Amino acid sequence: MVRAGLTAERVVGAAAELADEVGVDGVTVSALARRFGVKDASLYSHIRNLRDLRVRVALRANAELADRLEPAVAGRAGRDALAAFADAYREYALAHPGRYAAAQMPLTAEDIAGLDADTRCGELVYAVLRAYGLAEPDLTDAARLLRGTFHGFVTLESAGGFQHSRPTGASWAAAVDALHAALENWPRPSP
Amino acid sequence: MVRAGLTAERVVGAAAELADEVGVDGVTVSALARRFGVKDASLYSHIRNLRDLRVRVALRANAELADRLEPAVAGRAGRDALAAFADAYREYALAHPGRYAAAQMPLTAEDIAGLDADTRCGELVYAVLRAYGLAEPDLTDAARLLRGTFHGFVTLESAGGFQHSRPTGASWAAAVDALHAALENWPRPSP
DNA sequence: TAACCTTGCCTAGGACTCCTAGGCAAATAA
DNA sequence: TTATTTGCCTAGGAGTCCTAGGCAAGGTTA
Repeated sequence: MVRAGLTAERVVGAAAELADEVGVDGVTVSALARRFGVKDASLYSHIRNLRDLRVRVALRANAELADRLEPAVAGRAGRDALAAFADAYREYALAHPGRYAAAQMPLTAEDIAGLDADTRCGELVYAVLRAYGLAEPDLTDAARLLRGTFHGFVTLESAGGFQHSRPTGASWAAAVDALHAALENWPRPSP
Repeated sequence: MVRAGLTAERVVGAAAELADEVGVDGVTVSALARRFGVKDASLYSHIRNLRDLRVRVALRANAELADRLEPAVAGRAGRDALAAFADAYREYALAHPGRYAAAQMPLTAEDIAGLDADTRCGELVYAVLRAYGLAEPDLTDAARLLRGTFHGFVTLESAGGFQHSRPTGASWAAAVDALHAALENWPRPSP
């Protein structure tokens, strides 16, 4: 019998593609096996179970996102850094909706185990905020504002939640401008 | 044989409670049947299928949310209205995570069919913005900013995405203040 | 080259879930 | 009381997750 040449890497890669096509919930052991022309049971040599498969997709997505955010922020500051970060973030989320959704999955300490993609994204937000001269606890509040706004906007946009005829890209640019304004006029400015 | 006294209303109500306890994905026909002490098949007299059940939970959640937002906004304007809307929104999302998640589900025109809860929430956002004196297209951009920020923040918070020791409630208040500042210093102010 | 071992993929099968078809009996209306 | 509706049932098919155990393709060593 001819082998399909499965590998943990290839399996997770196909799962990520599948997620972008049919959503995270559509990432199923059976569907993935069908895609490889293989029986369900064959995949269990490469993954522990369905959750494990999805966790690996989430970790890969987090790493991919961090890999796109890093160069966007590098060498920029203030509004430039904010806009570059925002656009890279949105582009990834819209281009890879399934992976992005997977990346939002709650992970345990076991799941992460040594990998740092999760914290990398978080640190990049703080890097973007550096030029605005905020101190704690405003820094944390501002970071949460940015994460919330970016995540919420792209989630609603991706799900088709914005019905108005206005192009969403224009609203995104306006949101970034508004966040910049909010950061510059931060309610309780640090000394 | 003693009947359980099922009704479409009761079934959807139990599904909503179940969603808050175990998440939307945990809302399953079997789980719901177990909760009523009834066989799976018995539920199909009251719902069409699993998707129909979840859609009904989503519609109910939307209506409940609108019912909480309306009195919060009534009789207030500007920052007061913004803060009241925001707090009511967050309280509902945190108190009813499963229903709130269900409410984000993409619905077809069939699903909505005459109900207006979906548009009610949207209109309330515009009501909140009224006092800021924005005109189109800034109005749409601002509405999308608010929706995105509120949704993103509570989603991340609810999923445990905010790890820092800083209380999330304080960050929420800061975010609302920052949005207020952004709306008052809107980048391209309307005439 | 021949024997060995690893491992990729298989078959078989159990448990759970969604859903349909058709039936009996409890609740309600005539 | 009889007739009708309807709430809940049993039976069963299909899809999915996952385990146990087996065979043979590939690479490794004698």
